[in-house]
Amino acid sequence: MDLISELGPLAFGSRLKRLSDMVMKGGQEVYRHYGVDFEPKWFTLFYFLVQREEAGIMEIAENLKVTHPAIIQTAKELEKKGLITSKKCAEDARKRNLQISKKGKELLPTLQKIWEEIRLMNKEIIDKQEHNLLSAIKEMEDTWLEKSYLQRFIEFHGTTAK
Amino acid sequence: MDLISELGPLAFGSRLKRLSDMVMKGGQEVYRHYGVDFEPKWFTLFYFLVQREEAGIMEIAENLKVTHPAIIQTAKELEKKGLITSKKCAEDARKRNLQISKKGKELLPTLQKIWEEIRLMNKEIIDKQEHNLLSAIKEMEDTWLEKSYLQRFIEFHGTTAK
DNA sequence: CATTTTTATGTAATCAATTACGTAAGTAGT
DNA sequence: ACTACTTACGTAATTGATTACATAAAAATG
Repeated sequence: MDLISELGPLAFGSRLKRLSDMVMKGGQEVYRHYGVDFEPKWFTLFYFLVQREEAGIMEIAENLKVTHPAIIQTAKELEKKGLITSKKCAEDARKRNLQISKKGKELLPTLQKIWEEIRLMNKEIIDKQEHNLLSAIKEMEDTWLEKSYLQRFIEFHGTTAK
Repeated sequence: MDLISELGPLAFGSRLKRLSDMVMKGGQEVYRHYGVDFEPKWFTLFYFLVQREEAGIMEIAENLKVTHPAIIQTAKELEKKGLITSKKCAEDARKRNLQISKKGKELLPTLQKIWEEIRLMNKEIIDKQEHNLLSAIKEMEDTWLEKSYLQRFIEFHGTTAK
């Protein structure tokens, strides 16, 4: 048990980040292993567009639970790679809709094969864990969203015993 | 169940990051609530120095499981705030040892009171969860560190059925 | 003791997200 | 139709970490 583990929730920020980086790097290696020019960080956006055919920036951001500048940045990379395209929305001139490009659709079967393999392996890893990380994250997120930390804190410790 | 949750491990990177940001922000609010000039991101380093009295950059980095530039950066902030000091190590001229300053020691009792309250509340939150996030993280880290993802991937899927 | 290797630190550039801010287009109330 | 508000998007700056690289000191090797 290292220091951070002992401290528990006081300090898991960097731990979470580090773990996420490791996961990303693992994914990156797999794409490279198959000689496919694709990045793990593109996955959620690309996959979302595969399902949804066409969607605006804000809608995507909300669904993927990131901010809209994050989507814009990732979309820029994917457009540069020619994997997605974008066009002004006809009905609402404020909106710019993203969609998978022809090239993106051509790459899709290859990606899907890789994703399925990754999915299978990750499932195996997750199922072996005694504690399910995904469920734990979901639960913690819900707890946090439900009520602000400070609010909870004040209630928990009664009136501020300054 | 949103998209990312369905995708499971393929995409929890940004989720983890976001959660960690929420936790940090919560901590920040608590310090502010008590009118204390202290940041959650300083905690691990500061706390480590409280326990260890004096330590070099690398030693701290290894214990806190972050890279040494991260320690240097945080140490710079803490030195600027006057909460820690540093001095060249007499025995080993390569090393620069960090330690809590007088001002840091004066602030300590206040911080400890706050930490204890945070710890209690976090324990309550964690204990209420069905899935223990900390244990899950630990377990996942161990799995990842044990063997590289690509290595595991290749073994899992047999010889590359390119 | 000279040479090579390793260790400790520091700096710069990068990364992937964020927040803050600005603009343009739609929507509602009057 | 005018004004105020809200929504969608874009850009810039910031954050908190990383990797890559450089230097100096210590340790190991011959």
